[in-house]
Amino acid sequence: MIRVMLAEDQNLVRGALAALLGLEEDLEIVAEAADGDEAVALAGRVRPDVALLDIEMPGADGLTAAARIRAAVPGCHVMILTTFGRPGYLRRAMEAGASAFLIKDGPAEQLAAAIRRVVAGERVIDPALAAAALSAGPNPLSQRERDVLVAGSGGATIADIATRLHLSEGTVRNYLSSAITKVGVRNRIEAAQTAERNGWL
Amino acid sequence: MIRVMLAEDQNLVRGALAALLGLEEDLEIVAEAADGDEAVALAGRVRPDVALLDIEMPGADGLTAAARIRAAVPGCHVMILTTFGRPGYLRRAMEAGASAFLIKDGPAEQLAAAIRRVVAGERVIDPALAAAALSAGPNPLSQRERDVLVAGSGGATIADIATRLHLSEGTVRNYLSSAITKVGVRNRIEAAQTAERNGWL
DNA sequence: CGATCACCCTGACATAAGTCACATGCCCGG
DNA sequence: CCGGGCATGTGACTTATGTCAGGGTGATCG
Repeated sequence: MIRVMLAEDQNLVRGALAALLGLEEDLEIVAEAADGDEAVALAGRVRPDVALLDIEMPGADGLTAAARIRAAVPGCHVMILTTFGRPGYLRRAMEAGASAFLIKDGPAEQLAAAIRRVVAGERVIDPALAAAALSAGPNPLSQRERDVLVAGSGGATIADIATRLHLSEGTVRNYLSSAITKVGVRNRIEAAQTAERNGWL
Repeated sequence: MIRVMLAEDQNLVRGALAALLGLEEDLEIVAEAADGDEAVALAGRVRPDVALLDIEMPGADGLTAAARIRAAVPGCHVMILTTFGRPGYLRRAMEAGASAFLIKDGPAEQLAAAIRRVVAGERVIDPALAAAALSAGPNPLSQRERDVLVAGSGGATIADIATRLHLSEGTVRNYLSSAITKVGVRNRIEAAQTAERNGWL
């Protein structure tokens, strides 16, 4: 019997996934979490064979939770299940020690199969996604460039960003400018969006 | 036996929902669609008792599909199932003749119950959401104001928007300015985001 | 019929955003 | 221990945005 933990913030989707996996004879849902912190805590207590983590969750996101669970529960295989097949996400998932990276667009029939393969020691990654991650190259942005992009993504003005980050306005402008240049777009809005899309933030 | 059609673009979620509903004795999944257009076509052929539609789908979105299905299959109850409980979405769903508006955050156990209530002729809406939709008031933006906001949401410059909409740059600036004023924010980025959040686009 | 409103445009203006050149200091790898 | 990259800053500059004050049209409605 494979003992599975489920972490997904949308109740209905989580329940539906539990129903889907419950149909399999050799799988057992032993815990369900609604956010990253709860997932880490539960994994420590329940020690499941597999932790299936969504990325987009309140609190600690799935990637952070993955790293923590790997550190705290060595025998637990971590699988990432996400809506967005962003190259940067895949990269970070691998760095966090994940055994699988699945997107919610994928075929429902193969989820259980993926879990079994992971338990058998395999790694499960969509080949197309792996290629995209490799061809996209690593994150070109420096820490500070990422900071100003996220701080400004909500429509904040340069002055706002400078205040929030305790920087001078000129510095913020310079970071934004270099980020825009690196990403190869025309303004910070496009920069924030493409960076987001690639999982660079 | 209640005959249910499922429309949801994420394969895995759709399969999981099917598994969840398949556990109920009195429910039967008679069709599954991956986008709005397919949902309309299938509903016309299969004539289900209930159509469970996601909003965020490629092609025709769930709200558009809801209106079309209501027109083409009068006996079919349409239920909206969405990630985002945006007031404008709820309003549009009601105008499209939907019988229920559920968010994916909600409790999984109540989905089947909601379907039964809808078939019995009830309307199922989250009370908190209904209150929010009423207090938020109707969409304050004019058609053109919405147009410029969506055209500019990808980081496009004023000139880009003007070209795409066959308008003069000054006109675009004016629409953006009035949209910003109406929404009560400081720039078009915030305007686009809050409008999006409220389901005004 | 006249008021009102969405729609479209122009021109002028103030401010915000983005670019460039050039500093300083820190730390890390060759 | 020196070069290069990153973090941080300044000042000057160009361009993009947002605001204001107008002036036209056509449709709708009391």
